[in-house]
Amino acid sequence: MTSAAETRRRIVQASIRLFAQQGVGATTTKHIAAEARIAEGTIYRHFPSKEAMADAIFLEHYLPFADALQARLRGAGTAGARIAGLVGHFYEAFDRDRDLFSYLLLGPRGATMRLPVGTVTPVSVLRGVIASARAEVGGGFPPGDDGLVTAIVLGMILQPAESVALGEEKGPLAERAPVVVAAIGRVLGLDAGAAP
Amino acid sequence: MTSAAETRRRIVQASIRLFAQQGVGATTTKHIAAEARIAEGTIYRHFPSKEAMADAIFLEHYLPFADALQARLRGAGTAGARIAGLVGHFYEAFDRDRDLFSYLLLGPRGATMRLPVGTVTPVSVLRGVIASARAEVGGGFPPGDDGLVTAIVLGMILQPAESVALGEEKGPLAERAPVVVAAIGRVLGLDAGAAP
DNA sequence: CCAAAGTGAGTGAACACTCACTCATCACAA
DNA sequence: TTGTGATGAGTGAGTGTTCACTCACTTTGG
Repeated sequence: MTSAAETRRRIVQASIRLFAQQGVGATTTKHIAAEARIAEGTIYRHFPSKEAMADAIFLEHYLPFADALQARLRGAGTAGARIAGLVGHFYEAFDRDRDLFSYLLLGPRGATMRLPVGTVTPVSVLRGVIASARAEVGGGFPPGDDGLVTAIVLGMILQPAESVALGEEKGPLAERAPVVVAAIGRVLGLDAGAAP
Repeated sequence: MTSAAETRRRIVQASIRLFAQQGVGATTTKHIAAEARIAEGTIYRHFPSKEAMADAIFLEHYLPFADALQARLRGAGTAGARIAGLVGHFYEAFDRDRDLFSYLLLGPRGATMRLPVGTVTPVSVLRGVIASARAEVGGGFPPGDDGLVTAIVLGMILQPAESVALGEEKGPLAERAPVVVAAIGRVLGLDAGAAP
């Protein structure tokens, strides 16, 4: 009934919840063990250390998330469709598992962790979408480098998620996606030629 | 040469830097003492505990920041002017002291700390600006509640700061303010009647 | 039957915090 | 001026606690 893989899954799930809610540093191995209903020593049958576990859990979810995001955007022909697909992917992930989303995208690990250059991440996918939008629309695109515009749009997407995560707004977040997508469209000037 | 007030100032300054860069939990009293060049015990002549110190330092700077922000916006007649003043205030504060800005606005304390209802905070000021913009412009304002729009605009302001703080973008941030202000203007529809 | 998985008391290190002490500065009387 | 006692700031070794991690041992599944 309880296989090794199942035990590992329990540890990962408990860790994600605790890491998301109180941070890796403030989460104790004793607390993880209690939450996962295993002995403290069992953690070390599956991970060499707490920090290594935090890194492994992050990478096991962050990279597949970026890949799935990239795959979803392949069929989108216009910049508007890509933005809508991207926001939808983010917010569906949030609604599916808030703790995982918080740990991957709202916590400090994504910003801090060193990844090989060229690695596909959610942020690098967004950067590509922004660049393609700049190529697609002409003068409607805001001035300045793509890095700044990427940061602005990223903030537009993540801050509402943070707001819901903190309980200031009510979920599900996917319901809010159209408003966010429309706002991003205005920033990028996607509807410049469509207005009367 | 070294008064009690000066010692306290040194402790506060060292703590802000360390709290901003590694978080309160990961910062040790030993490290603070070394950075401030005082003995570890001296910390407790000025603060009852590390957590109380983190709270006190936060409040001593967060509330005055919100008050100064509010004062600055009093002279601004239009929603556009208020947005420009707000972003300018944020970004000048960032350029003046990155660590303090990170601790106050990018760290988890502002989101977590319980303040009396009705307290003026940077976020509550922004919410007021958003509400006044909704009243000023008509149908150009994005649909949905003010809470969501506030979160979107807050993200537009803070994420570029985070990006510079992480070294992904180069400072000073104030130079980027016009692009951010223009983008917020587009989201809120402030220039709806001004376009040709 | 045995290797892998699980256990939990045990361990050294690191932590926030304490306390007995020193020292500099003050007021003020001799 | 000089002696004296009071006061508050600063010190750093010491304290109890908690932490991540280990290990001798037991249990389990193929």
